[in-house]
Amino acid sequence: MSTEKVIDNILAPATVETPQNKRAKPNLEVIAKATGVSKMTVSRVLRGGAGFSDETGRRVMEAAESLGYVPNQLAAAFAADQASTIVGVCVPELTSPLFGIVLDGLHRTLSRLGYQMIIGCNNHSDDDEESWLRKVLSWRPAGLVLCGQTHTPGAVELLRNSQTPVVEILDDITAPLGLTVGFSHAACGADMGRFVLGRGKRRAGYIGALGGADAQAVARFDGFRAALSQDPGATVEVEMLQDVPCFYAGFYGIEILLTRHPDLDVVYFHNDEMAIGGLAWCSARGLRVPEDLGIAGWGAMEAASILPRQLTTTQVPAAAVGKQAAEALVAALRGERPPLRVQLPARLIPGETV
Amino acid sequence: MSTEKVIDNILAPATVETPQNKRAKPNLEVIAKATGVSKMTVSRVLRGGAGFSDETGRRVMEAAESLGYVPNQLAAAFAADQASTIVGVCVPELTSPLFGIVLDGLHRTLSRLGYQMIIGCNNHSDDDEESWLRKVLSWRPAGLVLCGQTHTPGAVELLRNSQTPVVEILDDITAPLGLTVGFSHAACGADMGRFVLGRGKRRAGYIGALGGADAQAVARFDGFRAALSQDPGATVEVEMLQDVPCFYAGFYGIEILLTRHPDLDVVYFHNDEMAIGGLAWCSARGLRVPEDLGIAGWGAMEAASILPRQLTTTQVPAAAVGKQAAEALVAALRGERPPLRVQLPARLIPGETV
DNA sequence: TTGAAAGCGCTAACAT
DNA sequence: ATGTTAGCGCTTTCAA
Repeated sequence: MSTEKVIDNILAPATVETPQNKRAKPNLEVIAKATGVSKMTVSRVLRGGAGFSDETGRRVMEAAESLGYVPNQLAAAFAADQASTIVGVCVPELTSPLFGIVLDGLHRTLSRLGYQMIIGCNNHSDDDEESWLRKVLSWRPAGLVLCGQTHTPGAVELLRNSQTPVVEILDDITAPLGLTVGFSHAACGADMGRFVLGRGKRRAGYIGALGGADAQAVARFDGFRAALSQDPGATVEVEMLQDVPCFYAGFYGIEILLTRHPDLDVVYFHNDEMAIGGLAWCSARGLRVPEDLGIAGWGAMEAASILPRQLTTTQVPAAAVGKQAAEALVAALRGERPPLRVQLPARLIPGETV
Repeated sequence: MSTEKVIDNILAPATVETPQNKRAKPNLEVIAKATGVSKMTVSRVLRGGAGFSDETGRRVMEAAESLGYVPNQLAAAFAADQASTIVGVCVPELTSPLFGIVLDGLHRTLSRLGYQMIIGCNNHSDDDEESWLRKVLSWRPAGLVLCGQTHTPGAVELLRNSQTPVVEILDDITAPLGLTVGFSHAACGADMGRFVLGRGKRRAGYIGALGGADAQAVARFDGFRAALSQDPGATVEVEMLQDVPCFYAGFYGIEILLTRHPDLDVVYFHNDEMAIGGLAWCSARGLRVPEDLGIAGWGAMEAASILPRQLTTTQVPAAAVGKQAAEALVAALRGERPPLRVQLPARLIPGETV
């Protein structure tokens, strides 16, 4: 293909009506004429239903193939006035490995079952979720997957009016809009709180990110603090960073926190990335982990398990959440009755850093 | 909202026609009747065009708002027979941080400009890409973003027939289908090859993953090997793993390779995850890095820069690729003439491990 | 500034 | 097993 042709391909308005163009986008009628049957029969054949002879089926398929027919889902979904095969998925972050794993789990299952995924990212903002919702609902999706449990009133109303099935994932949803598949962040935090107490640590710190806008992370912290408050002598100091929860945030966050509170004996981090940053800082400063300072993360990044010193963290069932959310949604779409609420276990990994 | 109501919401077929249902999905006609104008005027107002009085505009907007109108893009895109505002994006992996960053870059720009993203994942398989393409083209997307430069003949034909603008990203595309935004993997490998030679390493190893199905990774290896072959005394031993390119693959891959070739003095890995796995193995075995063995990665994960010993690697412009690909695509859709080919720099990070 | 008519490509419902 | 009719909600085109 020459470069000129390529340029034309790119920039040619799709509305130009040339004869080749016509030939390039055959529709049911073209196939029908070519085969000598009606549009309806062609439709039946192409959708793989019944109601036609083998001979007809064969000839229609051949014609469709040779004409390079590509079905128009816009027209199909519109005409059927039924939900399309689009599933909308909105995650709070696209760059976090955790959500990548969830998306992968969703995608594997949904694509296998014939659905396409429209994705959105709301950067932990409920308002952004609502505007994304407004856009995606105009495509009349078959279903939706949302992260977390907080939504704007406007979003809830949109959802209710649209009657679109929803799965809320990755949290312990208390007031579900529909189906839920997740786990309890409060329990993750509480488990870690009890664990550090069990290790004899009572002067705890917590380093969060996103300025506390991540509701799930806040729930972990609340669980952690609640667990520590069971011990009258335990304290928790907090540092909430206005930053993304990355390695570097952990690295400088721990410096800030320890400058303010030099006597801490354990620090619980927003996630593993930040905890690993904290570990790196300790290593740079010659602090012994866990003797001088304990370090705990959350999320069980693969890296965390293979570092020289295995990180104390919580392993979350991200892939399973994606898979089961997709399965539950599709079951609902098919009129089956999936479990309304699936809670998966998050497992504390003792590791060697607390 | 009671639980029973929720269940009904989920499982009620969307086709049930109750009066409330009607009220719940108002269309242009309903708004027109409520406002005392024609559908056409409503359409003009809602699309924010011109051709109506301020008074009419105000009343239509109010009615749409109060009725909870959600436009039907299926009908709009179909009727206009113009490309929709959907952009299809296919990546080889969803769980890799690299592609998460690219998706984020694409998403930020595309959503800001009014487009929605349908994503797909082909697991490095051109055949999977083709079947995804078949699905997504049936939604008549405005444009497509594909990774890499190899496609099946069927995919190329689909693309050509559909006339859909395409951006190929993350590679140095030699026979572009349309626009390209990327960088040269061969150059990444060659730069690293020259760098290790410069450090006096001449007995090199390479550890790849996916059984060599990742064309970009293969290009890096080829570039690396070609650079080393400039030195008559240099050798390269290879281990291609049938596994995903993760920390653990690096950890056991280096053991396999060094068992076969104990005298290597540097190992270049498929990516940073694997290189960090290799570093962990060296640390576990007491090998000094880089004195006993050099370790080099690719991709510049954030983790790599903050490890106790900064990894020798290549920093790739993932976010910039996503952003510029989206911008170029949208420019083409608007009839502008974006640069056909954008090559971004990938920068070698010397680090401390070679 | 506004409206009426036609039709996008497909499918549901009802024929035969 | 196959065809006919009607219409999904919107936009384009043309008219007023």
